[in-house]
Amino acid sequence: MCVTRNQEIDQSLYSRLCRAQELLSKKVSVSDELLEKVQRIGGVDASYKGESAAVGFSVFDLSKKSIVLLSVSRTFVKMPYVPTFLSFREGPVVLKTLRKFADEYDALIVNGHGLAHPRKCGLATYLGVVLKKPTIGVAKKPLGGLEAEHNVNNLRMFEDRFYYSVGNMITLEGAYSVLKRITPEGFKLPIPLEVAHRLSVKMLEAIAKDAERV
DNA sequence: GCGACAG
DNA sequence: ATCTTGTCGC
Repeated sequence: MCVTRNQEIDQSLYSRLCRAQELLSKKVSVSDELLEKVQRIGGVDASYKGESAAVGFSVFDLSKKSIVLLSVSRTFVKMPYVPTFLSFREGPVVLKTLRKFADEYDALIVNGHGLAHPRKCGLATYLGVVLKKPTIGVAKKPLGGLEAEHNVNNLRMFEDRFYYSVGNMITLEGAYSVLKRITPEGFKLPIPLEVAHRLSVKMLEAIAKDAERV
């Protein structure tokens, strides 16, 4: 068994997931080709309680300077959290929502890393490749030390507020230009991500209350 | 071999 | 992420 501080997965699964990440990372495109078409920016986040999961999603429109779409839903998780394998826990949980609204957003902000990952395949990269969408990874803490090989040249700090990295179909500079427009002074996170987070937390509270109603 | 490492 | 106690500031 491959034991981690949090959970465990067996060695053969560990190897297969590593291979999957290595294959996915080869499909990443680091280019700002689609940047000028980015008008609607989605944000997604999930909250958990046991196997219950709540998914929050929002879309911020750059020209309207406001949120134009909200979604919150409930689902379940089976995979444990294992460092560097967040995508296999949270990915399946958020994909249904992201596919349902695929035509409603041009780029996506994800709670987790992108290329700033040991196998260059954090949650943001995983989702970006699967959905074929420009994605940006945003996280409060780096995976490993800032001097770790995968973080050098891949991970940047956004105005002392959070770290960000390329997910897919964008460059680090392009990612900054997008984040700059959706993260006003005083905001700890980009607006669409902040809104998605609040939605998922509220949904989880509702689920807990409904459970105790019995 | 051990430790550290998003959410 | 979630849990949980305590503290600070508006």
